[in-house]
Amino acid sequence: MPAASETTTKDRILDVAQQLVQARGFSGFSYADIAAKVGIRKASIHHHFATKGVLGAELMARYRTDFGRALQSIEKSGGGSRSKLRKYGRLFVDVLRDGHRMCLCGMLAADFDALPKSVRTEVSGFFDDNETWLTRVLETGRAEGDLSFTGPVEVQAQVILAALEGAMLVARSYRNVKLFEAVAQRVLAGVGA
Amino acid sequence: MPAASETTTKDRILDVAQQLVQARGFSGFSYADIAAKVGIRKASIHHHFATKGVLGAELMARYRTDFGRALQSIEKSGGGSRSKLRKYGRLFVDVLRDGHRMCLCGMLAADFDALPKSVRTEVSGFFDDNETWLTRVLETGRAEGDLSFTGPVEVQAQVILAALEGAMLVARSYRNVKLFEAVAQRVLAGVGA
DNA sequence: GTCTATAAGATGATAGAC
DNA sequence: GTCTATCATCTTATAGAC
Repeated sequence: MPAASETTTKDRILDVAQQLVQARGFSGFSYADIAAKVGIRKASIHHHFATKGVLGAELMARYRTDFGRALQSIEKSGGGSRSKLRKYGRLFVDVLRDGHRMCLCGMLAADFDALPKSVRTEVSGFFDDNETWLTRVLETGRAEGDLSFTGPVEVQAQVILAALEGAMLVARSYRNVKLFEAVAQRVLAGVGA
Repeated sequence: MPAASETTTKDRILDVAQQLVQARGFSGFSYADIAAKVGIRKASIHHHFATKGVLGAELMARYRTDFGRALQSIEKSGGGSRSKLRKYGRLFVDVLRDGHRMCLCGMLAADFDALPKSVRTEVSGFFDDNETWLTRVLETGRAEGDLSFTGPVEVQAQVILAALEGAMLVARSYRNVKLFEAVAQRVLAGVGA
């Protein structure tokens, strides 16, 4: 098990592939693109990821793991439910700020019909993870009086997730991070955060 | 000028191309795909649309026109601001219901970095159209006491647009129209509709 | 306006040497 | 683990006959 700071070729491939997917979609990049940016040959990428489907699935799996860790970190950071939701929102802005990229999962959700089945599973799984986490935070927040909203918690969670993904989509086409921030702030204000 | 019911080859190409983009993204389909579905040869498509960029731009231009007409129709249909917003939401559900397609513009917004400039312009233009229309409805609705919400009207308009686009994205990956409907209803309820 | 034929390059993927 | 070489296929696009 390599140290966290160590960067293997496999990781560098995933890093480059992820940026390409987030910018151009699953059908919008090729092994040649990755090879050029990493500084290796196409065949070497196939050594690490036999097919594009495998690459996509491992990409999403890593993203889910990383995102899960980020959510855990928010959990442990203390602070109330409002603070947690605001930190959750920051997870999305950070991606948008760094090169106007789309959320990896949001991008692959758009490409859903063009994805291998193994990648599709990871995409729905990511959304599940987010809805589960948001539902828990919203539930706790309401119980403790920190948050207030009407209707089922699950729907509120879906509203927040959908609004953030959609705001990334729209803001990206304007290259306007402020638009995202305004939408995120307004949506979170809607539950009292 | 052909009658509305008449279907030219050019229109049939656009129809098929639109469905393909909405399902697989701009990089996820080819002239060969269109040719097979329309029942003509690739060269014939190039006769009508010299390049894929031209096809994309004309596709979005038609979509904007059609959508604009739909918004005008809502305008003329009478009813209050609440009713108008609900009809606006129905525009999106209908697309999702018909083959779990993504909004053409939302899909192209995801593909933004892979688009020719002429298509990009149309994408931002579509979002402009929507925000302008929503802003007007929200403003009128608030003035007449039909709707109520806090903060700038433009931000509310962006929230609604973002939430609907994002809800399509998420719902599509679950093949779950009800998820979209729940989110749409909740978001519109947030402004009193 | 549609066709056949063809081009030039990209694409995902494999075989086998080092 | 990375490379060269190669493959079959697909991609966008053009030329020119009908």
